[in-house]
Amino acid sequence: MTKEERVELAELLFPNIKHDREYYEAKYPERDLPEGAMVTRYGPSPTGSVHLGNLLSAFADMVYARQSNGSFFLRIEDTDQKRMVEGGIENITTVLKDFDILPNEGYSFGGEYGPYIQSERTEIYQTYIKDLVIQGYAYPCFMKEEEIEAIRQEQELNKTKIGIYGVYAIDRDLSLEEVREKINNKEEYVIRLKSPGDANHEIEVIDCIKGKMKFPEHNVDTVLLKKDGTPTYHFAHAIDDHLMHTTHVIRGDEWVSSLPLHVQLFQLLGFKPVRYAHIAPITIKDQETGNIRKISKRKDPWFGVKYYEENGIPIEALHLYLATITNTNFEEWYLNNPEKSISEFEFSFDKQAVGGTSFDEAKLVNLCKTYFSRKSGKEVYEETHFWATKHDTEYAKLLEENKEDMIKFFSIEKDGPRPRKDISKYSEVREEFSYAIDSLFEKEHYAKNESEKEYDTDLVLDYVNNYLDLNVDNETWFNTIKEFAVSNGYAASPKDYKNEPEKYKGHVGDICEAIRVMITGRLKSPDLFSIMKILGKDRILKRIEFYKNK
RNA sequence: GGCCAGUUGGUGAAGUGGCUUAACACACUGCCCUUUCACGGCAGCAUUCACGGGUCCGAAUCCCGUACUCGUCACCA
Repeated sequence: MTKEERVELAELLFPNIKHDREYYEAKYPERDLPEGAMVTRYGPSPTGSVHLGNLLSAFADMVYARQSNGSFFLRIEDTDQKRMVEGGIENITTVLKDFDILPNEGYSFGGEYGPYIQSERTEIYQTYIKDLVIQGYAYPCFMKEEEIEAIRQEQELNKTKIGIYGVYAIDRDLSLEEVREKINNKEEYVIRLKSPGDANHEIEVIDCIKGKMKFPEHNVDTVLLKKDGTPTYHFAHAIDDHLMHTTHVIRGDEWVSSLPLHVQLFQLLGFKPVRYAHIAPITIKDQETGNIRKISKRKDPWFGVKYYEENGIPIEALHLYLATITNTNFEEWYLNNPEKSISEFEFSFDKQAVGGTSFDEAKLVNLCKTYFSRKSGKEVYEETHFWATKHDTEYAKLLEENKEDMIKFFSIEKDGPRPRKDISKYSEVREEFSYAIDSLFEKEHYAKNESEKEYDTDLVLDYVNNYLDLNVDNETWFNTIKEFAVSNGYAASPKDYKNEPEKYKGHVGDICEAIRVMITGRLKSPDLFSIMKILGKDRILKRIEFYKNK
């Protein structure tokens, strides 16, 4: 086809496209950003719920843009109307907000480079593809599904490369007249790339994370515009990231195999190439098979984003975990800089794992425990209450009714440099502090007394009634209980008892254990005297009576 | 099957030719501290980096082959 014929063909194909490329190039000028600023984007398709992997890539987009004073935008990739899910778009924005991974630009966040939703950009895509047709790099293809399937089977049989290319691209050289006739006959068509590539040539792509990679040149006539006039991912990626001036495309590494196509597309369209950073997927070692596999929503509950919300995993702790898998040196840095925030760490693609990143639940839990241990009693109260208002309204109410006490309980052993680490989720607080609220203690916890042993209630009653003074300091208290222990035939310290076990009935720790079990229903608890102080004598006695009569 | 990448203790991993008789963290075990648990401290936990060859004075690190695993080969993203 001559250039004139191609212009005619383009007009036949896209009679309604009035603008040309220059119009859009002018409309979306180069961004005015400082040297080295990264422009990143998160491009989810609203086809289902968000998962950990999505969060990870959005997190990376955010930190790289933020630390370089660039821009991080949200673009909704909804070109596949068939797979659209009701409420999918809204879900994406709420999740980003809930998890505090906020774009500073994009769909529902504003910005100068919109629309940030692909279904509203059809005219733009068609403008560029019209130009490609004129240049001879794209053509209409009328092949039927069955024809393509037959070719694929033949290729499989012959063990040749699969796809529409070379001799298989039968509509490549249709004449203008043939196209006109097919269109008049209402035959449906797609627009394919007329790939100029040669698979015997090698191209080199440098990925920010994976480094230098070599591929055979792309030579397949990939579909660019679908039958319904919407673009495929590949074409939309090229147009959008060019027009929105993305500098770094950070995405899952399921995309590396289409890199040769994307590189070729940018070349053919005359766009300045973008940099790519392909993130390894989050994987897990399957317990049954022992194989590494991609995490799945069905088998791995923590893969779905709901899990974090429902179980009450603090957002900040999750950010910490995302940061540790984003950069391998983050964990150690944070350990050495516990008072610093994530935004002070400098992320770098060099420190990003090339292979699959395995999910380590124990590590997440530990991060959460550390997070809670650093929060004050008041903060623990407020955050837990906030979580409970959404997921456990009964408990939320109880917290409110016992606010003063609860803050005191949450504050036990928080002053020193070695805070306790016994909570990892908001959902655990109710059970962990079940002894703190009378009604809960009586109803839920007392029934499942942890200890098998029977304790001497008379001894404990004698102690509480005649010796316990709640107005002294911890050291004085401990001295009196030691005295009490000795006068009742118990050793004053476990050491004494260890040395001469035959001399004693037990040691002071045994008495503490008896008290602990009676007033908290469990064998372990934070500092016993602190708990007793908050409860007060009346409640202590009431609980001992409970224990006695159970 | 083609193409691409990966494979280091129980787990997550550091490591880019000599500083590695393999960091750090989590888990586990023992001891210490201690009224319990936790916290904290100390110690132990891969003589070896999937396997086989090669290059080199020297290899977890470079090259080749094998095995296994991930991803991809759609008018899905």
